[in-house]
Amino acid sequence: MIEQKQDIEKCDCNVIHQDIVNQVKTRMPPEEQLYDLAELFKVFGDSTRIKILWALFEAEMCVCDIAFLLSMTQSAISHQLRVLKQARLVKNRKAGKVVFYSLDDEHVKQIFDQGLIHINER
Amino acid sequence: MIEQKQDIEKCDCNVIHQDIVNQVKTRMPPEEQLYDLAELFKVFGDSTRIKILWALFEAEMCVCDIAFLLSMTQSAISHQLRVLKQARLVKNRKAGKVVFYSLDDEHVKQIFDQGLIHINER
DNA sequence: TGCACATATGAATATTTGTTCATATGTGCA
DNA sequence: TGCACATATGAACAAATATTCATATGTGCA
Repeated sequence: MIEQKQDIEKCDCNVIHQDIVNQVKTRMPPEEQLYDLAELFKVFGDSTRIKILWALFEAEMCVCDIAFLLSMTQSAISHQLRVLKQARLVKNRKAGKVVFYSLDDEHVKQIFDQGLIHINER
Repeated sequence: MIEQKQDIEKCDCNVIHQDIVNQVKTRMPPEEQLYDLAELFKVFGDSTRIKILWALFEAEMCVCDIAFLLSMTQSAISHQLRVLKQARLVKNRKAGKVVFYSLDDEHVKQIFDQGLIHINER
């Protein structure tokens, strides 16, 4: 068998437990999936967006309402709604001039609740 | 009753549905809690940290092992482990020169699984 | 048709943040 | 004691990102 000594560019230290590393490596999900997961949480990682989502737990709202509720600019809210929509977390419905936004995913609340459990521990 | 016209600095538009806004406002969790929630998700919002956490689902590992597994610098991993530790997501155990890191929260896996459900939909 | 209003969007700016590099700390061992 | 190795840390830099400002788009209504 050919020696498995890979030439690593980045890791500037010796591998201590090759067996564990190999075992873990086989169990890791594909790179792309972990990347997507990080991208999803990145969307949750902003308090403005968290507030918007939480508001939408309660009721469908238009951009203006959300801006007023959060004391923020209509433009800022609009930008963030775009991010949320791209992540398929909210959807919208047009009614004349007004655009109503609502949740597009039932898991969000569960994810938030799990997060709160962590925060409120201890 | 005194007119409830608040002078708003930020919201540069009219409130369309005052009643809904008021109702939602009463249901919103305290500002601080939503902020903390965003901070937690911010920690999850980086693929390096996601990978580290996922690796630790499988086994306790030392810094060097993780760096090798992810083909990254020991320093980069160490910095990220600090972030994870501050968020109380990992804990560590010293064994001589080596420092072993492991998960410090059982909810993380559930949060990740919920996230994957969202990603894999459609 | 033209005005008022709701929303979207692009550029610019300021802030945050991940990685690198250099180096410090701390432990085991010869 | 002194060297080798594992880890931590601080400063610097580059990249990502949230908000603002100006303006565009689109709809209803007088």
